[in-house]
Amino acid sequence: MELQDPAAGDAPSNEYDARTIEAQAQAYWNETRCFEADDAAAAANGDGKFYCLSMFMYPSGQMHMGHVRCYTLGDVIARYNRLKGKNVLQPVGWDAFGLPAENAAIQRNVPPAKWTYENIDTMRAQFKRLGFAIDWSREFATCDPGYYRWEQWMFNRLFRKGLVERKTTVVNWDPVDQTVLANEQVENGRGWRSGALIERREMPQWTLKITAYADELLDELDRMDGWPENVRAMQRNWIGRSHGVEIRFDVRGEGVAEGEQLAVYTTRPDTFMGCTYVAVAAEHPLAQLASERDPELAAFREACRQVKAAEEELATMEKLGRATDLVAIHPLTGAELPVYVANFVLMEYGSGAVMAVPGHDQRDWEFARKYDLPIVQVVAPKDESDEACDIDAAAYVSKDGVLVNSGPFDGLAFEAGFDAIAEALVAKGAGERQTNYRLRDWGVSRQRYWGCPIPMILCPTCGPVPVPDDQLPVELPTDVTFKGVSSPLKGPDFAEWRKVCCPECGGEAERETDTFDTFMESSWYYARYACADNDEVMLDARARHWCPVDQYVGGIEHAVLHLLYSRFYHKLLRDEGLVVGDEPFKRLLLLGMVNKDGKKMSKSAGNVVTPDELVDQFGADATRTFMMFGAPPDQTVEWSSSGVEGSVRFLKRLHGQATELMAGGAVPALEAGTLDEGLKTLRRKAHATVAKADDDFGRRQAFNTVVSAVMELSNEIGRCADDSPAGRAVRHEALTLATLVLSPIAPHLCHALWNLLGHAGALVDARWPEVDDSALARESVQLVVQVNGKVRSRVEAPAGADEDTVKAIALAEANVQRFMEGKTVRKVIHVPDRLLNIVVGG
RNA sequence: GCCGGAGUGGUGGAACUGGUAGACGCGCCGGAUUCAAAAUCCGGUCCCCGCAAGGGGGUGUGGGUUCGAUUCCCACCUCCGGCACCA
Repeated sequence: MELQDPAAGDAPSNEYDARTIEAQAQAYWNETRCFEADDAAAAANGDGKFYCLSMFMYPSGQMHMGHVRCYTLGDVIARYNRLKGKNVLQPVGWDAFGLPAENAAIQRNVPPAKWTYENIDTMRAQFKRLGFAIDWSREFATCDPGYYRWEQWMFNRLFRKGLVERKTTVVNWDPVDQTVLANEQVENGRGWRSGALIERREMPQWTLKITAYADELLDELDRMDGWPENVRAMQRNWIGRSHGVEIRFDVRGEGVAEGEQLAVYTTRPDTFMGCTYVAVAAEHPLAQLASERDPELAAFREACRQVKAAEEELATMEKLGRATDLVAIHPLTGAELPVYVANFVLMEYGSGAVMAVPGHDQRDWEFARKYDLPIVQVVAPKDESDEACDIDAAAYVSKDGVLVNSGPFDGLAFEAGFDAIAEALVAKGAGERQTNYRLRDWGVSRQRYWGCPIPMILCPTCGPVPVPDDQLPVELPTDVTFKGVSSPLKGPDFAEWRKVCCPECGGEAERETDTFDTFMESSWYYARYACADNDEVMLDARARHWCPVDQYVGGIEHAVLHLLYSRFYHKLLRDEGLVVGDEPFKRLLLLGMVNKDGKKMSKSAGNVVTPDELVDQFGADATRTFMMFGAPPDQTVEWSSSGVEGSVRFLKRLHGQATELMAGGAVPALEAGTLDEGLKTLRRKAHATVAKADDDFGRRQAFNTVVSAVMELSNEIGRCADDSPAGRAVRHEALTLATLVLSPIAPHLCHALWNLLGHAGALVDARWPEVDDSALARESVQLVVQVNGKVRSRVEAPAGADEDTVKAIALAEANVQRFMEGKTVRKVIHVPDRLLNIVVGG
């Protein structure tokens, strides 16, 4: 199916011609700049503002259907809110730093900056064809120095506040992309971009103390009712707060200093009396100490260190350990417990050591079996009938039992046991209650070129020193040539660039050559749109007026990455007084994928449909309409070309109905009081459609049912053949309402229909229609009559009729009588205007 | 293993607060129009019995609550997504 090309054929001028209609509407929007948001109004009336944002795009060079879906959803919400009289801001920009630009540079010898800006131009052109209501005056790319300078400025403030640290830690190293990745960027042990198996390496890197905000980030989630539950659950999971006890053991053995202690973290202090050994990580200082006199242990530690395996493999790897000649003293019993070095203990979590209770932890149990360590049962099922507990077969991990073999703690249940043992440890000075998190500080150093330079100077005498604010931005040199995968900034061409004087001591120092993780840019871009033109400050009062984003739209893949970092960064900005409010995104809509032939659209699957070809073939409105109609926003939508053709047919029919009506000349005024039943029905449908669509757009965000509601209305209009003045007036009203309701979804056609129907001004300046309640009212309604819950008849009754009236009508029905024959009425349930259920028995 | 979500015609989905299951679209079948086709328009389309009126069954499975359950509760199955050596 092809739209007719007006240049190629002699299409009648009153046919629906998407190409012309869309070009005209877009020209109008561009010329009037009607989507440029009003800062002054946002400042004057905070309640009237509506900030609608779709996650910005990476300029890969090609827009894909995911972008179309995301931006169409955002645009529908933005346009609906404009109709509702809100002062709407909907900007776009480009998430422009990142690896693909470097890969292009390496493979094709194009400088990353040039590649990026050219891609932005290509994509902007594709993007504009879809007719989004965007304020283009605020557009920026994150690789603009005018943008990233503020990121550098903020970083330095955070450094001075102590929220930035340079730490040498075990990091995720991507051997293909030659860079460190954050935990959030490792998927199944592989780099999220390269797919390469991640190695563990020790490296100095810059980190942001997101853990300092862990509690706030977690607790706030409970109050964020504009966010989908699954995303909140994922973030809770990711932060992973647990409550437990830190227990300190005295340690004895050769070379152990007097008073030296070994700390472990446990969430099961209730089982502490069953602890039969302790295990430390290979990197733990005690492991180091013991290995100095034990070559085999030293070899074991070395083997652990050499493991470059992915975390996924670590989880399934054989649990190995080695005994040391050290002992730990159980603080409550005084027992001497052996200290093991074990490959499964993580130095990064807790204190890098664990107490082992093989009776009640499966991993400890397996380890104890393997190395022939004692297994003691300290928890027993509450009563015999409970689930079997055979400590010789497996650990008993249930928290439902009671303590046994635990001296003074015998008989206590989980919580009481937890508290009693925690208190006993505190009283002895051998422990404290502690909260732990799975969340780690955010490592932001990347060893790549195409990113925001980290504004730091490494001085051999003063250590790391921030580049003074008046020397910002540290501009990323763009005239570069790549020699291999490594950043040119680290190569000989930039030896001079790297050499600087230390701002503190004046001595010779080196610039940091790492760049920021690109999630740094995307963590605050939403706020910058409010004042993108300000080159004096990072954020001005306008950011306080426009933020938070009222509606954020994007992909589920960012559920923990971008959406957690932004929440964190927003709190950092808040604490600097740059924004107000605790959260950046009030309401969040995460969309499902776009599939074709049951598979995700991708180059490798060979099923890619490009937005350009769709707009050429079907028009922007039909593309947008099908995108909204195919499935609810959060579900996967199956792209179907016959489905889009259905949308074309629908738009064509609506256009035809309006054209035909207006061809009949001037439409008389509507006299609502004097309509016959048929016209009343059409009017009722029209106003019911407005009411339903209002709820669907605003509260439910069910845009698929908005489309079907307007389709139903159009079908109803088609059924009305009344060409009398009253008939034409009612159809005119119905078409006007259909146009308004559909306009957020198919804005070009509706722009044209608005004027075609004779309305003055432009549709973008129109307001959402008022529902005429009298149009919804009806004299009689159809009710369902059930006998014993089964539908036996449908009857007509006056609207609002009481039970007796409806009952009288229902009992007159032959089929109702048939099923009541010889039985007594036990009960009658009457749902006014809907249903009557007669319950009979006997 | 833990957490979150979903199972409805040939198909995408609708049924929002427990009240006519299958709206709307796609596909398919039949008809009109056409020399013919495309496009368009009209009618039909959950399954079974019946000429019909009507009846019976039906929302992953099994139970429960209720006058009434796709909707609420319990158990289970399947699928999707996330997390997972986290002590």
